[in-house]
Amino acid sequence: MATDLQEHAKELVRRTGDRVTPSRVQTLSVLLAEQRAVTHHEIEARLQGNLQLDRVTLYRVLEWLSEKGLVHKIASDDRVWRFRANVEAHTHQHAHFKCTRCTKVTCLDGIDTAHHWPLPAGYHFQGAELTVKGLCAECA
Amino acid sequence: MATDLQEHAKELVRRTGDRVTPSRVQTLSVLLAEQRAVTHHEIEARLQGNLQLDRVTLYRVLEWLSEKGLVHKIASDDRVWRFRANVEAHTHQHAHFKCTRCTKVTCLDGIDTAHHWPLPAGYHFQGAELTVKGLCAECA
DNA sequence: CACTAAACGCAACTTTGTTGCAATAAGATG
DNA sequence: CATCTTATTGCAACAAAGTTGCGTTTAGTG
Repeated sequence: MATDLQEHAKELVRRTGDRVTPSRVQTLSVLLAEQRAVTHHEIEARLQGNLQLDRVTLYRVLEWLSEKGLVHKIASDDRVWRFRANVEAHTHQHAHFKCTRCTKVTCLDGIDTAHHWPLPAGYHFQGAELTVKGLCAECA
Repeated sequence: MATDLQEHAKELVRRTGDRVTPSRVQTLSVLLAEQRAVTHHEIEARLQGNLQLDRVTLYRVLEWLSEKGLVHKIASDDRVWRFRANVEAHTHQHAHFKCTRCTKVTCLDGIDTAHHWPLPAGYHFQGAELTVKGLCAECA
């Protein structure tokens, strides 16, 4: 139920100790409802009707959600940030799949990017961004 | 010698069958001289003195070099494209390392991204972009 | 040397995201 | 529940990266 998600989102926002605002709750709610990484635009579209919030506010809310660890910010090759709600036991250390036809981004939980890649001597590992590209099941 | 590089660049451009213009030769020349992936701005800076070319032209030249396979276009998390000359036996199928301090990007030839990652059923692999992040030898 | 299509340069535009600041409202306090 | 404080929001303006349209220049051909 949509109400369930909103309650869940509200609770998560409350736990941060910061203010519980409609923008934050609704945005997180939208992200929790998705099973994939969505763009700023997609989020905006899904918010229509629930509440009208400024472009800038959405950017700031997403930044805040990211800082608080409630959401995961993903870089892509089209210069567009994508966001995904951090479901429990779903850390940053995983790869993503981007369909070259429908451009949808999903998580590849089977691949662990925390694995220590072979680096040249003297290099220090911090993390990795892996995006596998191809066609998803619907577009193949 | 710089002249050697320019001759090499000229030859590579000629082989494509398209026009051999100063913009193309000089730009490729700059990229051949680098051992790493450089941004549009870095290329512009290195061209100063040799020839003054328009921002747009540089974008178009880079796009062309990329189409012709002479150069490799790399996405990063700062929404800036980076380019690297395709040295022989240096295919697209490898990973990159980005230093989180000096932001320089180098190639990790030890990692082969052509490897077929475990994808969900029905998914079709086309390629992968892997960027490992951390500190390089100089910054560590 | 003349010709023609491919490249180029300029100006204007688009997309994605950021900054400054005044107005608003969440939540604490009395 | 009225008031107060300050975090959050909305608006406007800005910034960086990249693209598009179009008239001008030039590489390569005859």
